[in-house]
Amino acid sequence: MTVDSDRAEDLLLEHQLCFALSVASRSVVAAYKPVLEGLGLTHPQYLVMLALWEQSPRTVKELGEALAQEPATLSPMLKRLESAGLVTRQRVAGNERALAIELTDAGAALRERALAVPGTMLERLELDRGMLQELNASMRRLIDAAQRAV
Amino acid sequence: MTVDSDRAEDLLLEHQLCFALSVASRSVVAAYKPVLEGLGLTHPQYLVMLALWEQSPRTVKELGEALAQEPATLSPMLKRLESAGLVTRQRVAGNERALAIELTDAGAALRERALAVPGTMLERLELDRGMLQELNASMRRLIDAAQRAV
DNA sequence: CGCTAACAATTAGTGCACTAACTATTCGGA
DNA sequence: TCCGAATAGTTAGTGCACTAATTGTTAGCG
Repeated sequence: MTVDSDRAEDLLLEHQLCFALSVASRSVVAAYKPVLEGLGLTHPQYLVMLALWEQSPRTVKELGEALAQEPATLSPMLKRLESAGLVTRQRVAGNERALAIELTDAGAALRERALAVPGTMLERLELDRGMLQELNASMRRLIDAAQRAV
Repeated sequence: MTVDSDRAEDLLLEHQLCFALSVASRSVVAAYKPVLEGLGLTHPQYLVMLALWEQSPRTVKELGEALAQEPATLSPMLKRLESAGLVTRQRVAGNERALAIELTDAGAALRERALAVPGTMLERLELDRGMLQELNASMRRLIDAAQRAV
């Protein structure tokens, strides 16, 4: 087999990691959707709430670093979460540039209902905790390499 | 350790497969971006072209099945590819409902330049073919489970 | 034959994600 | 002290992705 035919094989859609990865991401997010609808959250909003349940308040910049998201992406999302009554948005005293995003009581309370989500999803995705950790580790290695590549 | 504290740990952002998967997908797509810019393609457009390089013409429905995408997502994308001169959009003779998407000469020719992409990306992502196949297999299992879940 | 259901694609509307440009604030050195 | 660079968020613009509603076509059945 020649090098050229190897490279031709490489172009098959089914051989593309980027394709499998994109479809997996979309499919997993779609599988979360019915579960998160019960909480009134989209998947990206759920991730923001997870970050805030770990630490609140946090600035937009800090959230962006935790979530690997641009401030420009978070800005409108946080306004929607504010409209939903889950967070407040207030300038940081002593640094009027920064915006502190803080859980409201309702936002903090939502965590109780979210506690069931990971278990439900593990079951729906037919994963045990071991497979979860393995996949997570693979993804982190890939993220590191991909971010070095940019 | 109680069950409750287990469930609390489960809510940590860093333990979420869905988070790692989303970030990995976005990061890998971002790593493709500078490479695909040379071809004048976005990443989703690149996937459409891969599908068409394997078989052309194909209907919108067939492309949707191959790419796991909704026709409503493909419709505007295909118009952009038509504007770029890479594909044609013509109703299927004998079935005026279906739209045949076919590579133009320029679209077919672009494949030659795309042949280098997979190798370049493997290198940039620091992967060998073995790791690629393993990750691909993991993603496919996950996709199957996630799509069953919906 | 004609009517209805199914089918294929498009449109409308919402939300994410990214880049680039812009505003407001703060910091730091001449 | 003041002025320019750096910082933090927002806005504008493009493209994806999804759901629901719509348009036009085909098929099948009574």
